[in-house]
Amino acid sequence: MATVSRVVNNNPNVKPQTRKKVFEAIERLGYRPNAVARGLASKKTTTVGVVIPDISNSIFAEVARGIEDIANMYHYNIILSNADKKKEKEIRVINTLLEKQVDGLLFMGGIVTEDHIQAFRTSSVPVVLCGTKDENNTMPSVDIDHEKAALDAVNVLIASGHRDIAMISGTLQDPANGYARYQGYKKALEAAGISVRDEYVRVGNYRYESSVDAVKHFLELSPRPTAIFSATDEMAIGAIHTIQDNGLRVPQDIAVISVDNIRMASMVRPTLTTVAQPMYDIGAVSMRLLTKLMNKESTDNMQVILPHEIINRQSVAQS
Amino acid sequence: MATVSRVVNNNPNVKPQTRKKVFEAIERLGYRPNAVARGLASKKTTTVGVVIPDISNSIFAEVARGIEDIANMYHYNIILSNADKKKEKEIRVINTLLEKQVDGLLFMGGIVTEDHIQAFRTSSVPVVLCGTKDENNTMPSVDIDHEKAALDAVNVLIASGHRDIAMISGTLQDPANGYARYQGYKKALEAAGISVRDEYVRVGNYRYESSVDAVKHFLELSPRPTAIFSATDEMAIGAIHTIQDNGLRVPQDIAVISVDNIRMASMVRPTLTTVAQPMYDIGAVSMRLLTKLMNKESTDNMQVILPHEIINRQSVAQS
DNA sequence: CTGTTAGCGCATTCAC
DNA sequence: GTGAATGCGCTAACAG
Repeated sequence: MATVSRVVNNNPNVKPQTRKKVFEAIERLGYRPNAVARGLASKKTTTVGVVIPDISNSIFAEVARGIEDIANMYHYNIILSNADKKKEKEIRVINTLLEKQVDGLLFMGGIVTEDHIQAFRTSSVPVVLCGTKDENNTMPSVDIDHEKAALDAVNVLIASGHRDIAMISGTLQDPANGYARYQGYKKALEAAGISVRDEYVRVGNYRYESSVDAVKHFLELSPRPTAIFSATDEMAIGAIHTIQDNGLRVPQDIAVISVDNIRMASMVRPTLTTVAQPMYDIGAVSMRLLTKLMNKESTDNMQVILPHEIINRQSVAQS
Repeated sequence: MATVSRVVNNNPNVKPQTRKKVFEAIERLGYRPNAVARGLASKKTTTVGVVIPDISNSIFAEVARGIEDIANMYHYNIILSNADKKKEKEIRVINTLLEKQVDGLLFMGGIVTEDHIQAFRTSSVPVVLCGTKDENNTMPSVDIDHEKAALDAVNVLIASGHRDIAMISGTLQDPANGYARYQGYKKALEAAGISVRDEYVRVGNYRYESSVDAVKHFLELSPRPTAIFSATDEMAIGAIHTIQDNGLRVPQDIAVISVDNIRMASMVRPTLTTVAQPMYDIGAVSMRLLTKLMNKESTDNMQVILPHEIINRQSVAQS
């Protein structure tokens, strides 16, 4: 019994002969170890919980793939739960995952409140925030610098001569995608001595459809913006099409830039100039960080900021 | 101890007073039931395993969302594992999931071989195939009729006057997306008295990039096809752009139709005419079927075929 | 190196 | 209705 356990767990204290005999018996009897019993006895489930806003959103799906690949590499499985950025559902999901005795938790979502942190604390397993972070930076997290990414994007526009630059923002309640990217936009303009005009900013919901109204609004303005910075690629693509559907050209009449670099960005015409967010890496690195935490390995850097990168394509004219 | 168990499990044989007292104690002590111990004792984990080719592929991600929503509704959690359509990895993943004592298994993948079925049989938990099926239809499954979907798509082309119809196929080794859709193409042509020409068929790998070469090949043919049927939307979008990049127009010079209806289909210009495959429903229905199987409820129909639907957009001229 | 023992935290008998 | 006892299948000391 114990010897079998040793063999199955690769414990070196077994004579090669007996090891072989055990393997044969396992084969012959079709024995399959019961991971639940093992989990109960060892207090390790080799399973991590992943709270995700929406797996059908390609951005999160890409992150999830990074998570799963690294999890798999370290022999963890992941329990995936959609929470739609609803705080109540997020808390509920966290508790369920904790009941299932996951060895660690990966949280991607919008806002990380005190209540979230409270829920995390009721358990002793490590938690890593993935593509987001908490206000006071008290928790381990992996993300990009959204503000800087937005600032860089707008600077691309400024560098190619634009001064009438509009923005399609995400909700300003969201500290990462929403507020931080808006701040980046503002700071870029201010640094260039361009005043920020309220009518040049419209709030969307990150999705394609939501940029249609924003662009229609911009087209009626005078002076009409010569460039649009969109907080997400999806809204940027919606913007490009709306501009085209109104008889104007991208980038000749209006340039468009955004942040994300989803697959679709290289599939539209014109292809979309954007600031790439390393989605896969955000997932992979946060899972890797979680494995370290679960192993109680020391880690120097608990708040990882991954680099972003400007991808020059066709929706902004090269200067 | 036993009473607490009854309360937590909603067993009616508890006096309301004691129930209340137990709940208070739970609250006060911050007691959290251990689902692993419960799983060991009850032989139920309220967890189902999901084998998926690639969660970062939007088609599968959409199916996964359907699965998770219904799973959540029935208080199941899902363990998600990518297997990249690699048979060896699929089998390995199935076994890991079974070790974790999942109550059921959802399998989406390419080919379901005897070895897969063998792996399923080593456990007694129910399995549902999701977006695929086995050759002999011996296993519960939920899918669309890929051949009919392809046939309907090609008939749209024929109905609008096309006779020189090329196809960008997926790999013919894949019985569902690949072979079945190719069969549909052939049958549609044959039914219309159009002969199938080998040089009108090119095999891609389902992805955007792979259709570029195919289209270039078609453009050099004489007679040049006036329409292209693509096995997937992604390849169709690649086709549209390649056609446009070569100075031709869609649909005026070459019409394009495909099967899937991914989000992107309505985001390209021209928007893509395609046969919609109900991704979300495939996931939802297969999860629902699995819950029935796990509860040993009787189910009339073990091989569900969901309807597909032609979505007329702009990449085929309306006749 | 290998076998024996005692839990892990629950659900599930079975008595009361 | 409620409490006490047993075991789910395994790991982790502990002897030998």
